[in-house]
Amino acid sequence: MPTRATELLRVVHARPGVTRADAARLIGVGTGATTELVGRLGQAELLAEGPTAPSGARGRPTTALIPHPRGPLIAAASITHESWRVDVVELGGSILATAGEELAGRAGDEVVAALGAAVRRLRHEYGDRIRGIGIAVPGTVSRDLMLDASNLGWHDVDLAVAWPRAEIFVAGNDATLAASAESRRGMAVGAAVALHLRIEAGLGGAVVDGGKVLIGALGAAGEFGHMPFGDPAVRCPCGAYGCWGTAVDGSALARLLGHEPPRDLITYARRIITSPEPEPAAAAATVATALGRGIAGLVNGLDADLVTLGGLGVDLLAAAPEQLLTAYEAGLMSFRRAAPPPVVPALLGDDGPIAGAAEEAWTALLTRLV
Amino acid sequence: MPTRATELLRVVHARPGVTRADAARLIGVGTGATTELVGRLGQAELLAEGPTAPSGARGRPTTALIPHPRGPLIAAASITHESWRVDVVELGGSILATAGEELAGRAGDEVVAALGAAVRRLRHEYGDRIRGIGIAVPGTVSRDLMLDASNLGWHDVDLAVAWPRAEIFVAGNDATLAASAESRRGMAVGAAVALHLRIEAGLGGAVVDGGKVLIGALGAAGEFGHMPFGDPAVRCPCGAYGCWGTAVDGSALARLLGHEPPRDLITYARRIITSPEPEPAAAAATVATALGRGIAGLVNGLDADLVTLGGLGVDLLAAAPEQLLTAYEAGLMSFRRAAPPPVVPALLGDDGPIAGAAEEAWTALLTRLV
DNA sequence: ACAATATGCTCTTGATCCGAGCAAATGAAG
DNA sequence: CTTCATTTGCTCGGATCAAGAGCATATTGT
Repeated sequence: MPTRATELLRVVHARPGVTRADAARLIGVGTGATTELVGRLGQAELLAEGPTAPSGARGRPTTALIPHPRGPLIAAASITHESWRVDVVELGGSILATAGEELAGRAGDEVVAALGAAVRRLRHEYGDRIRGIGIAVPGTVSRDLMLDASNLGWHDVDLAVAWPRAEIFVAGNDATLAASAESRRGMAVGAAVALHLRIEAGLGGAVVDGGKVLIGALGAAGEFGHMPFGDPAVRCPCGAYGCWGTAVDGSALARLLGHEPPRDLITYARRIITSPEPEPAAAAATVATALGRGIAGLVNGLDADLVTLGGLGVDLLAAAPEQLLTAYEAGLMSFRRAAPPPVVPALLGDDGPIAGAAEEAWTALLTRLV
Repeated sequence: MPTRATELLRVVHARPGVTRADAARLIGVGTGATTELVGRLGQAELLAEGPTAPSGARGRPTTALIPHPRGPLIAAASITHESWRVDVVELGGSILATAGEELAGRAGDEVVAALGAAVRRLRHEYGDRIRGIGIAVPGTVSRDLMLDASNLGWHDVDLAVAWPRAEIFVAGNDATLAASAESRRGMAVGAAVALHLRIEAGLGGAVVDGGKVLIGALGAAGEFGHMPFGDPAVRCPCGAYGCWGTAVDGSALARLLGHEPPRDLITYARRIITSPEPEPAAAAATVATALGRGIAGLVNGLDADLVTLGGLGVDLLAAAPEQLLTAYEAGLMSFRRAAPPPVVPALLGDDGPIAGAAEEAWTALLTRLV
């Protein structure tokens, strides 16, 4: 078991503003130990106590546990296909400051350098309070923090430049981190096994089991787009045939409509999916069916109890809910059909990846604060 | 963090006979704390010290930590499609006694009753040393310990009868438990993410992430046979279409060869797979290809670094290794092809499920022994 | 016999946490 | 306004656990 102090910090992070008495009950300590704990964490400038709204019940009023005004902070960053952003996040997930700009077609190294400059400015402003950084990227990150984002044409981009020798440096795929955020502050709070799927240029996702994101042996788990749920005759850029991704992303829509694959697959796909014309709508319906069928297969195999959709998945669900859900239920094992795990849009939307970066970095930091 | 005593017991369970000095280094305590720990656990009749083979190196010789001769035990049971068995297992995994017999076509309730009688006899012999039971079954187990094994025609069989009101009662699917055993005492020791696949009457398996088996929201994870990697025209008994299981189990062989589906699919399939005739061999090769392709999809999605095969998967790998591995590598994402995660037979073979039952029950027990 | 090396034991110190008893702050009832 | 019930917070004594220093023990090598 982690120490009580860490447990208390985790509770306050998960539920900022929790009352002191509630927190004590949640971690199962008496009032004596609570006094000692809160005092110690207050001395360490980690927690502070604030007023509570009157509860109306009898009894001595309690206080709310909130982040200390001089407490530690985390820098959370996100790079998408069109912009980058850095937030300064305190215990509990509130954002104190933010910076960012459009990519404007710049190379990966330049973007990371610009992001690093923003981090330096924020560190100058907040000093040593900023203890680490988490970064969400639209690609894969190796153990030594080299980024590959084939969609952006970036290869071997050194993320460490954003904050060299940071004590805490967490980087991950945007879909993976969005899944993490969704499981802690989104729709998947309380789900035993949550599956998050995110369609952007490709199809990615992650499984969260008991609050822990499955990261894979190489940090490359969640590449569900490369499971062979699709047409075995279609070759995927990854080299394999029949990849699910080729049946649900923008390239599938272009193929169905006889279009040339456009440069910006995401914008193109969103336009097609939301188009009122019958031909694009039919293509979107076909793709929604392929998505539903694959989701069912994943739910069968992984026994998820909730599926959240991000990116274009949200648009597909909105545009062709019937086709998607019919294919989904038809693909479930019969014993699951009585109560199919819900398939819903992710609550955090486009903020999922950066929120997940903040969560993972905070999780890493919380194990070090005593 | 668990208490040091629990950590020490876990180390000794994972590596029985580990030297006292090595164990201390593994859990990171000094010699002083070790003296106190080993003394306390010896007093509690959990650990004993034995002689070590001379190391040849200088220095004061150390002792080996072994299970106490009057220490706690676990009953581990397994029900297969043809027999049942109970073992008495001590800390570290050694088997002290065993009992079992053929099913001989008996009903589920009778089999569980016979198993329960064997457990009672063993408890009479070993007394309160036997602290709990783990059972591996060829089917699904609900939270209230009701077993469904459609292959045996068993439904709503009450497993609790095997040991009513046992303090520790762990039951699970044979493939899931075999995966657990394989990750702790088999080929998958040290694997970050191990995928175990087991073909018997159907195709099941499990993922072990960092030593923890993914159990799913309903305890039904690992039903990879119902992911739609197969022919979308083939209907699965589960109600969906294109299930992978229908492309790799005995029914696939029967369909390819134009046979009536036989009653005992496992024996039938093993005969076909090992047949020297060209027609059965071609069918086996087709099935091996479908197996390899699906494994690649799972490795892509889950980022496993090792795949172990059990049941008929071992026979398929032996009969058509080239077809299986070619399809496997062709289905991998290109960046994985430089070093494809190995696909190997499980080390524990048919003992995997019962060994896994012992492991899971011991894991549950270790958290209670202080 | 003596040095070098590795390991085990004792004792002190400190951190953490629990629980009993008492104090404080509120709402409800008169 | 007073008193009681209720809930929460604080102080203090005691128990448990673990780290580390210093010394003791058991072996190999010279």
